[in-house]
Amino acid sequence: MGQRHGAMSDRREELVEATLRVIGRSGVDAVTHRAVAAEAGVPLAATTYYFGSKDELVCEALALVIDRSMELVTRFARVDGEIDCAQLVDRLTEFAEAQLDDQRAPLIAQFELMLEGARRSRLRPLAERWSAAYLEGLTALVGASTLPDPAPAAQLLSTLIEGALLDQLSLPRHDFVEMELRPMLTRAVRAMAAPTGRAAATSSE
Amino acid sequence: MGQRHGAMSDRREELVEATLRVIGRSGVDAVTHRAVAAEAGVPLAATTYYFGSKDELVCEALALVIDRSMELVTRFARVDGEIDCAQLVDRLTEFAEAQLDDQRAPLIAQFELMLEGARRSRLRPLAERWSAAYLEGLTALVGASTLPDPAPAAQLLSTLIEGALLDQLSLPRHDFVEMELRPMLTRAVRAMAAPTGRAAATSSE
DNA sequence: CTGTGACTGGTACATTTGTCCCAATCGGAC
DNA sequence: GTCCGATTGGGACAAATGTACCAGTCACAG
Repeated sequence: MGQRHGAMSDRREELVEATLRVIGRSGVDAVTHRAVAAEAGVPLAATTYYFGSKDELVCEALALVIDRSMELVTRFARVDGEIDCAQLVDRLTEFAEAQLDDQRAPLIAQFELMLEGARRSRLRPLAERWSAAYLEGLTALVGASTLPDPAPAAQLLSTLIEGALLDQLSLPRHDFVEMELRPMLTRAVRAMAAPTGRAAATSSE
Repeated sequence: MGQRHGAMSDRREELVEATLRVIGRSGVDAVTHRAVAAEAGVPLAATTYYFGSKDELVCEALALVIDRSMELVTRFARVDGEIDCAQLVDRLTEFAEAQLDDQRAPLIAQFELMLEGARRSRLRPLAERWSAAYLEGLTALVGASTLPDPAPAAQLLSTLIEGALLDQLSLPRHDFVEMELRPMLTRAVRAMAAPTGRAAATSSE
């Protein structure tokens, strides 16, 4: 027997991958049954055979993207012992770099997902899960460093990396990592490492 | 005579505004001649009369958005004399808050523009102009403060605000401004106000 | 007045889209 | 071998879409 298209199928996977490629190249609105089928090299009907609707296909593709992203976060959040600030900067830089290298498709898909999450309730849980995992991973990483107050520091660094990735995606620069990303992370980490005196503490906390 | 749809026309403007509303509510791919015409309350043909193509309409709407955004930046970058760190934080918070309040449409449109700029050469110059103005405005604002090294600080703060706005757009929280944004900006500014590695700073200039 | 040109509004049409249908094929159970 | 369900591949169809067309209106110049 076959496998009632429940989980694994070469064609199913291939279609999801093709969808991701289309999203990366031309955006979510360029995702059509025909475009995906052509990209995957399968007949048109395969898209409706394996997926009940276009929505299902897009959702599954985005789910795959965030799965991979979460896996990446987990991988970079794993450290041996304690690390110093320089090592933290290295780690963060590598982490951001890895997201850029992969090809831009997954990253573009992530941001498109965030924007879609702003309105489509169907994708909202996905966006939430990803955001939480992202922050959690970074918190763990920062927690392994010598920085005080890992939680707010992780949130700041997470937001910073997010913004930087979006910038680089939008207006790519060849020397972005070494000339912008690393200095910015260095600055942020080093500044936060300095004991700024608890007298003028923020109102929160 | 009329005005050869060159610059001003009630209907033209109304169509652009309607396009913005559609983008904010349902995304750029939801922009169709019919949707825009219905939103504006004008017959379908008006869209093709005033705009050569759908692309032209979308581009003009995005251009309007970034024009307003640049105006906002300029407004917030204008300060009287020198300001201290607390005032800088206030100013930055207000700036970010203003972008969120406006309705979400312009902000969504901005981010969609950035993603589109990642591939469509037609919109690239627009994205570049906006990015440059954004950074320039923040640099001026930071320059009016007591922070050392205004340029890199402005870049960091710009990236941080961008990421924070995207976060809040994607996963809105009711107490975002006071519970997340302000503490994060406070932290970033205070940390950067500290001397990079030397002894206690004379934070006046 | 008459005309002329911008503007309006309704509609038509070809293309693209999502989705559905059906005949052919393949691989294993009997 | 036969049979049966999963899969394939090609086409068909209605709806939505971008765009073009055209008859009518209105303001103003002559």
